[in-house]
Amino acid sequence: MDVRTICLGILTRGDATGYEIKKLFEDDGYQHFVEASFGSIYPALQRLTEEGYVSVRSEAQEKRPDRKVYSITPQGRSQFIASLLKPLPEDRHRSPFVFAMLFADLLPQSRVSGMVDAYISQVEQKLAHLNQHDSASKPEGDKFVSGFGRAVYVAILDYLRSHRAEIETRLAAEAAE
Amino acid sequence: MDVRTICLGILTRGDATGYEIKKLFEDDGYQHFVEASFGSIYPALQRLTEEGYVSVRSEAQEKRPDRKVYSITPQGRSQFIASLLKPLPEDRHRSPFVFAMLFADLLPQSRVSGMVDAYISQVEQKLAHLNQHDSASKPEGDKFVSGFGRAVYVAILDYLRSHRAEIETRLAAEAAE
DNA sequence: GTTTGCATGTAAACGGTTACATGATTGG
DNA sequence: CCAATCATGTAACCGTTTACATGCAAAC
Repeated sequence: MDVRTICLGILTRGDATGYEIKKLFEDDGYQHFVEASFGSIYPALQRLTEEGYVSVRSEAQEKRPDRKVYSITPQGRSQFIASLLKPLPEDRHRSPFVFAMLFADLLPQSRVSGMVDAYISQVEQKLAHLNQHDSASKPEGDKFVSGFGRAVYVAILDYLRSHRAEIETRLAAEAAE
Repeated sequence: MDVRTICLGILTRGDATGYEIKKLFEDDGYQHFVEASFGSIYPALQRLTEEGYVSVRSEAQEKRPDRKVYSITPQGRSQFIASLLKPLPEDRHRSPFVFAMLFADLLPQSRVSGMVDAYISQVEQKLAHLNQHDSASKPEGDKFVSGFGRAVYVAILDYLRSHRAEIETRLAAEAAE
């Protein structure tokens, strides 16, 4: 899912500025599955406007750049739905942590433990974040996705806590340094 | 983790050609967390050679391009380890499926069911793949990672099977088409 | 007879991030 | 006083994918 499509999706939930779209990615629990930078959001919104999938109204502000509030158009909405009707691209996960774990035997034990600790607390944080922003009032999809995230994070924590020893307990890790 | 680093990592396990490295990504259970195309592997290997992190020997073949077998050098090895010692970039997951689920209420129920079915069988396949390529003989890291993958996939399947109704049961989905 | 496997590589296109430019206001 | 929030945008760069080019051998 490219930034264009993600922007359209967010705009189906209501009007927003580029700045707000970025915030939604970070704060509202979407952040676990999508993210994007200003450098990609603003141009995407411009192109979507040119193509007629969104419309803009400028709200003048004193001592700040004008707020440009974007709304999805009917064409944008059906374009968005169409994109959900055609075959979805596959998931891609890139986990430097998991990759590193493959080579645990090349690293000092302390480094491996450090990585596992860091990863656990990262996941704990994400889980906490998910629990804070409760989606009870939001569309069914949001609840489902939020539950999905929770299930995955809990599984990861369980696994790491009960299996970390296997990768930390080793005799000699001469390799590094 | 960029393709360069991934190549180095694979070469710590033994010599390989560009072609074989690609195969390893696909077949050997690494595939769940990393992948790369020829278009990135071959140039990466060339650059690593220039920089002295790997060495090549050409094995002539009849009626085929020469096999170029790459080996990691001592410098490559310590470079690789160094890259695992510095702070790891965060994981990134992009899941078009999960994204689509956020907007289940805009889609016909049949499409949502179809997506869930497709996703479930995709995950089932990955799980089966993981179970086939058993890593019993491989380094501890491989077993750990393989267990990690299994844990995540199982959690996903459990969640989808027990919660799919929440997103499929709805009265009226006029939106689409 | 067509697909799959072996085997290497290049070039263009793509999608995205990072850094830069600008600048007032509010909260700690 | 400094950091964060609000607010938009551009340009250079980067890593990767996709498509192309080449071509035989074996399996189905």
